[in-house]
Parts: sequence; structure tokens; C-alpha cells
Amino acid sequence: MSHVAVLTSGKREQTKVANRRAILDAAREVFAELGYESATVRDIIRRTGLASGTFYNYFRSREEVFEALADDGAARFRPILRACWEASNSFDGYLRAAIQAYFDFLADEHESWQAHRPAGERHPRMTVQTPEMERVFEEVRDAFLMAIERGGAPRVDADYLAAACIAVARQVGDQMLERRPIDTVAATDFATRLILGGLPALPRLAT
Amino acid sequence: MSHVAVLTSGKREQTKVANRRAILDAAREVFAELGYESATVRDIIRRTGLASGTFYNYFRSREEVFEALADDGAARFRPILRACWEASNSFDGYLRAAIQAYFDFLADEHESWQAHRPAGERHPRMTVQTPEMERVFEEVRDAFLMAIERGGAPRVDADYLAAACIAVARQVGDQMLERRPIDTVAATDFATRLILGGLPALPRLAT
DNA sequence: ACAGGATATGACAGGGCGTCAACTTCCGGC
DNA sequence: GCCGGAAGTTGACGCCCTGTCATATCCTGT
Repeated sequence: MSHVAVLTSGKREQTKVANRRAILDAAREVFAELGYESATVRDIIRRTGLASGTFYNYFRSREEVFEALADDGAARFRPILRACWEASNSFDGYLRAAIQAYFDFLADEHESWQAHRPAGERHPRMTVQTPEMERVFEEVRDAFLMAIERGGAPRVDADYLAAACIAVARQVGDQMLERRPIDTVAATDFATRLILGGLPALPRLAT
Repeated sequence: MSHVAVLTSGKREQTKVANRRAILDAAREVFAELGYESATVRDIIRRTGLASGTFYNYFRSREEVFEALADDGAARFRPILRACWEASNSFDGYLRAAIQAYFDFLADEHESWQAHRPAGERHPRMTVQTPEMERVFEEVRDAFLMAIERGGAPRVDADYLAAACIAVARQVGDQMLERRPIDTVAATDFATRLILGGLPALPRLAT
């Protein structure tokens, strides 16, 4: 037996990870099929074959498993964002790359969710602020701060700017997914130009 | 007896309206205190003194009363938005007025909600797309379309632009509410400049 | 004053929630 | 190997919420 896989090779650890994944996957399906409102903890756990009590060994509530799903998404996206930062040398380039990456990511996720969903019901939209999302926000803001530091961008309110960028990306992204064909390049172009165009016009902070 | 008030003066109509209002007000309080998740239909109805069954004469579910609350907010804002449109003669003026009006509205609402809320718990954020919100979106988009028609703005994708503006307003608005003192003017300045500055840089539609 | 329709009431059946004592499975020490 | 105990799973249970419905109450128009 090799040493490398020791950390996760215990039977206990394995099933723990597997069960958590099974619950998350089942939850994603159930939320997609029934909507957040009508989905129950038992709908989720039933699909895994586990007992109802087991659910509560992994999550405290339906709400928490939903948060975990969202966090999972942000956690998967963050390294991509990081890569954009490292691959680009100009501020403009970073912003465009990041937005393009986000839209591609969205389109990708969209496909995998699409499969399960029955015809269009109007499910309300639930948004949570998870720790990973907080980190994404910080990463974007810090990128702006560094750009300002280096003189690559004017000295503006980085918190507002990061909030605005994320907001634009999310909303334009949603709209993009409604259209056929899904055109991530056009959407990226729109969002990027809006932000980069607006940047020089923003009010400057006192130094 | 005068004729004018007949439409709403019947006792039945009065209590109907009063009960609906009572339920909505109670719901707002309960959602603020307990969060959407843990609030129950009975928590809401208990606070009104009505019987549990009565709730279902007015709303089909907790979800629906929540939607009604959101719709109510949008419905109260829409005439303000309309007034901005009628009071302004330039596109730039309209946008600034609309955003300022929205931030003032937000700050106002914020105060009335604030009272009930116990110290910061991390409630997930629920967003619904109500009919009134849809109308707000359309109103904003149509304002853009008219501005384009008149040559007051470049020929850009009005749907994306409206989505982006609303997104920026919402997100920057949220951030604004977190800061002390709440400065609606600074937030308006930021959002307005971002959008108006970005506008000329946007990709043009083929004619 | 009265008949009839509209609305309010609260008890009730159904079911989801979260817990817990009993059980099973795994791990480390001998 | 084998055993003692820790870790994890199970499903039945009590609690509470949900949505309904027969009944009672209250308008309203005549």
C-alpha cells in the first residue's frame, strides 16, 4: 500500500465524502425538479438511499445544503478567476478574461442543470452569500485595488466597483442564458465595455 | 351618503382590504424578525389575531405572501420612476433622477424595516421576479429605447442595458445601506457615472 | 326583517421536521 | 486475529406546521 492516499483512504473517510457528495448531487436534482420551496429534506435523502437521520449528520437543514451547493459553485469558479488574474498583464485584459470565464462557467453549469428541469415553472430565485462568494468578491476588489496601485486604473471606490461588476456579470449572464443561441462572447463584450468605458468617468477618491 | 366612495365603502370591502394589509404588515415584521426560512404562516397570522384558515383566503402560501410584499415595493416605486421620466428632458437627467430616486426609496424602506430586526443574523436573500418588477424592467428598457429613437443614446442592446442598470442600482444600493452615514448622493453619482460613461463604449447593434 | 351569499373560524387529517436510543461498521491496540 | 470502543447509520417517534372544510358569523340587497 502506498502512503500517498492515506489521508482519505480510511473506509470511514471514504463513505463520509461519498455520502456528502451523494446528498449534494441529490439536492441539486431535487431543487431543479421541484424548486427550492417544495423540495423537502426527505425528497433529497430518499434519492440517496440513506436514512433520514443521516442527512442531519451532514447538514443542519435544507437551507444549509442549499448554501453548500452555492458555495460549491463559487469554490469551483474561484481558481478559474485566479488563473485569469495570473494569465493577464493588463487590468483591461484581466477584466475581460474574468467576465468571459464567468459566462462560460455559467453556460456550462446551465447545461448540466437543464437536463432535469421540467418545463418552465416560475420558481423564485434564492441567493445566498456564502464564504466562497465573499472570497470571490474580495478577489475582484483586490484586483481593482492592485490595478489602482499600479496606476492601471483611476483611484475609485473599489468596493462599489467590485459590487457593480459582479452585479452586471450576474444579471447580464442571466439574460444571456435566456437567449438562443447562447452567445457568451457578445455578452462578455457588452459587460466589459460597459465597465471599462464607465471606469474613467467614475468619481475619484480623495487621496 | 355620497356616491364617490362607494367602491370601497362596503363593510366587506373594508375588512377585506384591512385584513390583506394586516397580513402583509405582519408578514413583513415576521420575515424581518425570523428570516424567511423559519417564519411560518402561523407566525404571521397569529400576529394579526385572525384565524389560521383566514390566511388562505388571501394568499395560497407563505411564498405567495412574500411575493406580494416584493410586488408591493415595486408597485410603490413605479410611479416614482414614472415621475422621473416625465420630469426630465434629457436621457442623462432621467437616468440620474431614476437612480437617485431608487436609492432614496431604498434608504427609506431600510429605516422602516430596521426597527424590527434583531442583531445581524445571516439570512439568505430571497429574490422573486414579480409582475410589478417586470413592469419596472420594461419601463426602464422602454426609456432606453425611446432615448435611442430620439438619438439621445447610441443604438445598443436595450435589454442588456436595462438589466445591467438595474443590477448596478440594486447591488450598489445594498452596499450603500451597509455604510454609515448612508450617502445616497455619492452612490447615485457612482452608479450614474459608471453607466453613462460606459454607454458610448458599448457595442452597437446592426441597424 | 329576512334570505342568501360571502367571509371567518378552528378542529382535523396528513405529513415533514429534527431527535435519539439501538444497532452496525470500522479502527487501533494487544 | 480479536476485542473494546468510537464513529456513523438507522428508522420510529413526538412535535409542529400545513392546507382544508364543515360550521358559524356577518354583511348586503330587497
